[in-house]
This record gives sequence, structure tokens and C-alpha cells, in this order.
Amino acid sequence: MAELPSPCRIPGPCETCPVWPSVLYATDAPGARAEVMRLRKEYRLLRARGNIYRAGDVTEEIFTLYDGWAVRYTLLPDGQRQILSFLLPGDPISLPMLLFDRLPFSVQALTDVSLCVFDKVAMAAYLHARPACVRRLEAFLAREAAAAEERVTDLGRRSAEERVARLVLQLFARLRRRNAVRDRSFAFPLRHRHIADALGLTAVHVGRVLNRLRGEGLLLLERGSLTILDQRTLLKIAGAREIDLDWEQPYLGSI
Amino acid sequence: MAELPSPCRIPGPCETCPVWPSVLYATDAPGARAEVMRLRKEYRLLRARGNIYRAGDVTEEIFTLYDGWAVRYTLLPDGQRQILSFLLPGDPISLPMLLFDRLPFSVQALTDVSLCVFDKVAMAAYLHARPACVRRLEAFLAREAAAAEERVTDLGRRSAEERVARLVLQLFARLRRRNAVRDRSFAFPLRHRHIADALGLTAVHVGRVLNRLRGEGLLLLERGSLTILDQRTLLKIAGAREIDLDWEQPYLGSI
DNA sequence: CGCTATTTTGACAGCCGTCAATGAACGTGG
DNA sequence: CCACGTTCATTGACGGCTGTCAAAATAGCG
Repeated sequence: MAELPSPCRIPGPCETCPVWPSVLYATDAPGARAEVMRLRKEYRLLRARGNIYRAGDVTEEIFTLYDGWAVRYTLLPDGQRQILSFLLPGDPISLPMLLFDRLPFSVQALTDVSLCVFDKVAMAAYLHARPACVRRLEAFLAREAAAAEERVTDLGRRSAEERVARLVLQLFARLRRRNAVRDRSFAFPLRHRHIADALGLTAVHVGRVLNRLRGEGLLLLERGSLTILDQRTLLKIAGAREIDLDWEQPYLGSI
Repeated sequence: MAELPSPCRIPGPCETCPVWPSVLYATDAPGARAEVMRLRKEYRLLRARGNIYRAGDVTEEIFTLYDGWAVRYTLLPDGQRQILSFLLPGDPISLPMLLFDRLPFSVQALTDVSLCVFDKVAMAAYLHARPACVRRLEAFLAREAAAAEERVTDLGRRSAEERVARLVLQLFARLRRRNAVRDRSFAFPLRHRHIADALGLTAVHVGRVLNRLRGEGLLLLERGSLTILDQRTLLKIAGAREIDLDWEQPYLGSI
């Protein structure tokens, strides 16, 4: 879709893919990477704010986010936005596309991003032909539901401060799993407005909450980078143990 | 778990099961009902408020709700409750149990209920041996995630009145699909507290909202029965078309 | 260096929560 | 049939968390 000077990584062959371990279609089978490589139609680069998918569109493709951040959201009739999840490198964009022609949410690039593009039908056939992939697909879907229900609990029963602490720690955990954390710091492209739209708050109030957390020395947030200064206290505010917030873990003893 | 005088229906043979069409393991194959019948270990009756599953427990069983209502929820450390969904006849309790040993939520009977009990491993094997069932399972999981994300949007961006209208209309749609609505009325066992815990409100405020809706002649709620008096206005408040709220529909053109 | 988006700050408002008291509904047992 | 207890619904007063609005300060970017 574009040949831009890109500050994000360009997908190479699957054989050397750095996000392979977290990817839906990964198996231990020898030659699996080569097979997926043949399945990959192309890659695609998008600028920040570029549309990856628009709610209601029919598409024959399914994507894996290779580099950069994306955001999955719904728009309400009055123009309000509810962000459903933040997508990080290795995440599928998004699974239900495999099963349905149209989806009720949109996906947008939050930073410049690169995507691996697969034919939806071919990928579905590939996955369904492999029991290990089917189980992995089911687990992905179940985790997506579990993550959404965590968010329901956040919005239903937790204060703004708790919500922000939980979101920050969740992103911390997810990025650490991707080796994108160095010394408790990580790239953090979210604007207050993104956090607000994800947590059911306003950007102004998110700013106040972040200032308070910053003032108490719990975190540092500047120039697009976030540093966890006091994880213990943040976890206490979040009302969680570290593992509770890492919903990408194999979790709860999969069968 | 009990042999009680029960005001709810007792499961008969699957061959004549009234909720079969909406059930996870249903297929068109001849003999499918008989096979499922052999798979069914037993049925079980529980009183209202009985525990069906407790968060974190390991279980070898999976249930289908045959009659009555149940509620799926999480408890926060401070004792607050967030209801994740209401379960109606025919619903699985709950799907991820098929995939994981332990789940992060609890399930409780809301009315007296009857359950069909299956061995988890046997059911998983049955489903995975049938491509049609695998697709159905995947669709169920995806819809569960979609429903949770609808709820996220409710709690994040909609007013109390909108949330209540949407919940009532959603239950209306789901019960109609089960032929449990007669002349715009249906049994409604929810207390204000249940609605509040599902929608991120308090019971007191739910009472106020319901009074307002009642005062405007939109619905009638008495003696455990709810009547939709003005669906058009309710839909307008809910900011939705009728079909938007029926998340159990095959929906969005499944593949 | 000027434009734009974003953050910060303050004043104020409102939706919804909290607390408490009253009353209704219901089930139970005498 | 009535007494009683429990749960639930209703109502009012009050408070607070968060939203709204607006302006100023800052940062980002070409």
C-alpha cells in the first residue's frame, strides 16, 4: 500500500521472524516457517493513523502486526470512540476476521506499522488442517474474550487510578514478553486520548491521574517513553499480582 | 447435586431437547442427538444461589444450562462483584472450560436451574473430531468476545439509561430466540443488584433508571415479569437497531 | 521559526454513589 | 390467618469522582 521511508521494521522471511513465537500459526513442526512463508501474500507498510480495517468492510485478507502499535476500536453514533484493545507486534489483526466476513470494529495504525498479509481462506484452511493450530486458535479466541472481560471489570468496578495503573502494567507485561522493555522503560506512543478512550475516561482526567502517579514517583512518562519506577506500588494500586496482568501467558493451565 | 421439588424443567433425552438448536455440539448429522445423549453423564438440579463453578477450581466437567438463569461473575478483592454475563437455557457454562483447567470467573444459579453434565475431555474430543463443531466452537468463542466488547463499550461510553435499555433489549432478543417471550413479556428474575453489577452501577441508581423508564411508559416490571411496552423508544435510547442487540444471531455473515 | 497537536491547569457542573430511613413483598412458622 | 424476619424496592439528602469548558503552556514537527 505504500513505499515510505519507514521507521518500523520491514518483515523479512518467516524463517528469521522475531515475533514467530507469539504468532497464531506457529507450530513446532519442521518446515512450518517455510510453509507460512509461502502462505504470506505480501507485507504492507502504513503510516500512523492509517486505516487497517474499517468496521463492516468485507475483506479477503488477514493480517499479523509485524512492527508498531495499532488500535482496535468502535465508533458510536455520536462520534465517541471506545478502544477495545491495543495491538502489539505479533498480534493477529484480528482473529475473528478468520471466521466472519464483517466485523463490528475498526483497526487503525497508532504508529507507523508493518503488516504481514495472508489470504483469509488459505490461512483458515492451513490452521484447520493442523490440530495444534486449531487449539492455538481456540486459545487465542478464549484469551481475547478473557481480556475483554477483564476490561469490563475495570470499567465497571475500578477507579480511574486503578484502571490507568492496570493498563500501564499490562502493556509493560506484554512488551516485556516481546523483549521490547529495556531497564523498565519502553516506547509508549499512546496519547492521553487513547488511554481515555480505552478506559472510559476523558483525556483531561487521564492527564490528572498520570500526574498524580508521576508525582508519587511511580512512573516516568516523557518523550514517548514510559518507565516503571515503583512496580510494587503500582501493582498494589492495580489490585493485582504481576501474573494477573499478563493475559498473554499460556495461563491457567491450558489442556 | 440434589433431588428437590423443582420448579424448573428436568432434562429429558437429547432426542427431544428443546434447546438443541442453540447448543454448541449440535450438528445436522443423523444420529447426532443420540451420540450426544451417550456423551451426557447426567443432569443436575441446583437451587437459586447454588454454585455451579468457583473461580480457580479445577473441573473435569462441562455443563450446558438446560433450564433457568445463571450468572457469570468475578469477585474483586474488596468484595465488589462484576457480572460478566447472564446465562440462559441452551448456553454453555462456559466454553473456555473446554480449553482450560481453571477459569478466572465464577458461575452461580440465579434461579433454580437444571444442567446437562458432560465429561470435559470426552466433549472436547467429540467436538474436535467434527469440523462443523470446531467451526461452531470457534464462532461461540468469537461471539463471547464480541459480547464482552459490546459491554466494554457500554460501560466506557454510555449513560446508565442507555446501558439499562440495552441490557433489557438484549435479554428480550435472546429470550425471544428461545421462545420464552409471550406477547412482549418474559420472566425476569434479575434483582436491581444484578443489573447494577452487570452494568457498573449501583442498585439504587438502577432503581431510579427503571422508575424513569417505567414512568415514561417504556416498560413494565412487576412480580418477576418484564414487559416491553415501547420497543421503538427503547431502541432509540439504546442507540441501536433491533438486530444490533441480538448478538446470538449467526451474525455478520459467518464463513 | 511558526503551526499544530498535546498537555496542563482551573473553575464549575453533573451523573452517579453513598448513606439512611421507610415501606413493600415474600416466605416461614406458629 | 396472622406474626415475624428477611430481602428487596423506594425515596431523599448529600457528596465525590469524573466530565466539561476554556485558556495557557508546552512539545512536536516541518
